Amino acid sequence: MLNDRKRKILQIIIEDYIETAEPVGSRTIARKHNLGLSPATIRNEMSDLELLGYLEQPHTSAGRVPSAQAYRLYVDSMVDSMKEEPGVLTENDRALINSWYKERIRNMDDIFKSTAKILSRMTQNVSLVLANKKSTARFKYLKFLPLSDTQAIMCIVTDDGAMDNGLIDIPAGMSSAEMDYLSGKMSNLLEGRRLTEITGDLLQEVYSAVSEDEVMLASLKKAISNIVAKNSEQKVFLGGAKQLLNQPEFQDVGRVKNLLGILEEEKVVKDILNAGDDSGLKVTIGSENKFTGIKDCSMVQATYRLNGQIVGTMAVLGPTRMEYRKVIAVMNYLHKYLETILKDPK
Amino acid sequence: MLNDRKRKILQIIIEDYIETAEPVGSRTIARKHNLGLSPATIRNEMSDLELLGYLEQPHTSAGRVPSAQAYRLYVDSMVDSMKEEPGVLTENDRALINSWYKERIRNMDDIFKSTAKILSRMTQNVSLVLANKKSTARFKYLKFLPLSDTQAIMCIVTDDGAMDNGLIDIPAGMSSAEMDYLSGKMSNLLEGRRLTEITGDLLQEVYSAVSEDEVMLASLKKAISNIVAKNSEQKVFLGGAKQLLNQPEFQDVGRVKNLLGILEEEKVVKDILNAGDDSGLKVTIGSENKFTGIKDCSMVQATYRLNGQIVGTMAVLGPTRMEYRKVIAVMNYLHKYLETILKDPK
DNA sequence: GTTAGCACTCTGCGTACGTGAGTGCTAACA
DNA sequence: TGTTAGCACTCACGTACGCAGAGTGCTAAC
Repeated sequence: MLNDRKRKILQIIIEDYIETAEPVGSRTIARKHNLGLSPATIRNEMSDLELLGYLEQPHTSAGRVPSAQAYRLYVDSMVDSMKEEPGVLTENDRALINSWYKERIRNMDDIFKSTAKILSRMTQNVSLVLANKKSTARFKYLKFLPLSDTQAIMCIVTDDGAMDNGLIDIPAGMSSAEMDYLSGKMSNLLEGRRLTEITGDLLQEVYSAVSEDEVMLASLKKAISNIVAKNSEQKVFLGGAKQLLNQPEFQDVGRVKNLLGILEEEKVVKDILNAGDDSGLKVTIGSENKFTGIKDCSMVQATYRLNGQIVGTMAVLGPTRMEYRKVIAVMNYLHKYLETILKDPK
Repeated sequence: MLNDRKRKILQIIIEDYIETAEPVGSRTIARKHNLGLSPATIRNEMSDLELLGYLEQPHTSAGRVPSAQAYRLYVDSMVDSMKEEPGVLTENDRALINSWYKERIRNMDDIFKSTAKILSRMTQNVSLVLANKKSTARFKYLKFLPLSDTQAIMCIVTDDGAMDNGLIDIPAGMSSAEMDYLSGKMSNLLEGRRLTEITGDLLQEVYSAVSEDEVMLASLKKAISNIVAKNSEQKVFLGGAKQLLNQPEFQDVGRVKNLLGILEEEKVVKDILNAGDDSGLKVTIGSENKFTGIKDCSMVQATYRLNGQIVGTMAVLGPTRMEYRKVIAVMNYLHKYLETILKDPK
């Protein structure tokens, strides 16, 4: 549809605009790039490109600015070309990322925190990281650890090697042996179930088979539903709201306020991140976005998985004038890095 | 030092300025408040107040603005008068707070999250909440829960009824009975110790008394130090960065960036919050602040305790032109509320 | 198809100027 | 002696104007 020259000129405009945030004029192009074309010729081409919907003019006698359609074309062809020759991260950048990750990862949360931080630092934009909790884990066994005469800790171990616990009330004076008997029986009956299946009803059934104490049953129910709720919850990590303010499009306080408002609503952020399908990398440009507050932004998003399971999503959110190349490169790199770490979290 | 009339005028200026964010002129005062004084008289008084250091003029022929010294006087006398007649929260406000807290508190973190949210919403400023982890808990016993042939979960129960766990490596084929024996022995030897005391050396000693497996010892050491680290860590919750942008003094993007930068550095925030002594409510005005980035801000801060122990700190950070009365009232209320909740978290 | 030339448009910036709010000072008044 | 009216003065702010610079579209020539 576009001949090579138009393509080339469009690319120059996009990249120049991404760099300077100023409308690009024909003179500038002629001067900066040695195309062997005069400004007038370039002007004609630009006029065509505008007609075709790839460029926009803020006002007569200003340079031109890429439209969402232009970014779309740009990103698509870039993603294509990246399939052969993926990242373009400098050695320096990689080293930086590696060292940031090394900093402190004591637990999962730290990994996600670091990811959010790195993502925003490297791209100069806001980063969002969503961590899915594994709700697919299966019950392995449970155990009671005595605490006092009337209280104990219930531990649930799942087949993925994780455990969780909650406080429960026990009948006064229950012996340690009794507890072990109880937990053993219950474990047998519940083994292999998904955590989410262990609702009040099932638990009641299982429990009734071994005991009749109502108080303990009630507190067991509560503790388990707490654990299930906690484990099926998604967690959001944000990074680099500050970076936004470095972008010229966010010099307007109103716009910042708008975006910050969205980012502070955890629920909205989750919705946004969950909306991405699971097909690897996804770039959403401007009004392609379904969420009202970010229709003037672009988002690059990727899901990461572990053994085929989606474990979470990470995204970079910024002005449509975004350094797509860099963002995508960083994302690709982090993506691989993360999947490696997640496979073997030490 | 100040006669009643000066006091009165100063108070009017402060409150007017807090409300409007505009320098206050003598005419305005005469018009708005029925003092029975002409603008000229008020002018003379204001001139005196400026000489005394309570007022400042952005430029000749502008109204006057309260100095930090003025806020200090204002806040001090307000805090004094509040001792007799504490809160001035409307019924509405209280209901709002209560309902927000009811929303969802499944665990401690939710409580702090809610607190941060409420604090910022009610005061239109940034809120900071610091949660101390109890590092004073004492070891009660530990237990191993088998997981696979070579791994187990180590559970540590402390005397405050909490528990924590970590993954450890065990010698292949270790029986459940052996594990119980081991954990029982170790529990006996460690009982009553503070968690922080259980360093590598002590652990080595205790462990050597019961077994010789080096692999297990190493992974035990690691797991325990992880737990100690996690439990002695302070956690920060922020709220309402967005609110800042509503304040006229933060229409300047540079200033916002500055403050956001500080808030994003978790370590700095912790330092700031930890710097407050533990004497209940504390108001720091402008340059009284020791941290460079917030010298043009004010902070109202309160520590909350449980059984005499400091459990955390909450604070509201905003421009020196802050609604101190409201902020302090909200803080007082939350303070009580929190201590009640913490005493009986259900 | 490409280019030089030219008239035109729009923004941004500096200057000038009037207005309004506020001050300080002085002199008169109670 | 404290209070007030009056007045000249100052400063920020908004509006208007002119000018330079960047960019465009169009036309005519190469």
